[in-house]
Amino acid sequence: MKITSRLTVAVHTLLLVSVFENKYKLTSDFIASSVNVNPVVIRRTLQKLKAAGFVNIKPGSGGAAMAKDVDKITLYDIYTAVDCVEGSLFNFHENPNPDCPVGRNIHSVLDGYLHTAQTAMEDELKSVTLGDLVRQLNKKI
Amino acid sequence: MKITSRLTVAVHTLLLVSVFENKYKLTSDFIASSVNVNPVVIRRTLQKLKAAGFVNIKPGSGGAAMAKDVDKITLYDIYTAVDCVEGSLFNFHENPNPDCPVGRNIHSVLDGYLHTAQTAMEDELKSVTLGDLVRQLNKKI
DNA sequence: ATTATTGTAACTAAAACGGTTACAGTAAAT
DNA sequence: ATTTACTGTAACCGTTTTAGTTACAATAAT
Repeated sequence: MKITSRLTVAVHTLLLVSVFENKYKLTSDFIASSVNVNPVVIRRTLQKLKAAGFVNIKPGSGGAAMAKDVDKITLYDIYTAVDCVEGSLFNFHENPNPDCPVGRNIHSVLDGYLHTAQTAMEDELKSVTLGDLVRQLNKKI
Repeated sequence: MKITSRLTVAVHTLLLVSVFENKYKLTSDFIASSVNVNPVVIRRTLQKLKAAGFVNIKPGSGGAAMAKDVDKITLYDIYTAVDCVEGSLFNFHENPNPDCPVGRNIHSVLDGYLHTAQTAMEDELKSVTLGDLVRQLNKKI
């Protein structure tokens, strides 16, 4: 089981826009051919990134541009923008039997730890900005 | 998107076995009625927990028993035993276009951070043992 | 033998994803 | 004003994964 590829697609998209927005017109077709997915997938991703205020998109004439400072966008912000995980990462869902001492108490015993684990992961994502990635990428280009 | 409920089902199962193994016969039906899932789901879970060396199961006569010290089983061990995540949590899968400077380099720029985030989550799971949960649960019972 | 239970295969239904087609709406260029 | 290129979005598909379920042979205790 894996988290949807929307996160990596979104990061890839934002990197393209950040690095190339003054050089090429960043249409969904252009981006799609770098990411190697269907252009509609990119348009869907761009809609989410636009809703989050990260990019502007020109309908009609075409092309995406950054709408927010790359140093003010973290991986966590992107992860949230594209709905990688809704609410909790782990599935607490079960309806344990309240007539059983374990069933009745498992949530209060377990959920906190799972939440802490998720938060640890998300905090790492918060510690990296798109700007960090852009600078590393520019060194390699 | 959420991680499979197998982890919470497995923890629930192990807690039942730890707490009640000298009190009740822990059949798949008994466990299933506490967790509130189908008994076959429990049998499948128990098979994985047995393969990991956490429990013994009596075929025929029935019942599960702990096979390993609860203080030597972490949440991460259980998470691994029931195959919550195969390999990487995030989907790097894409085949980015090697002819594009971004496509060619995104893996080297991004993968490390995602791996670090996953590790942070897993390290939290490693810091909690089944024994911790058992003791907390016993206080509440 | 009878009974209860495990171990496992097989099938089903539901959910999520990415892929794809299609097309109306929009803006720029000519 | 028409053409062109592109966005925005709906609709549908195929795949994969999951949990639910039925069924039944194998096993062990009574």
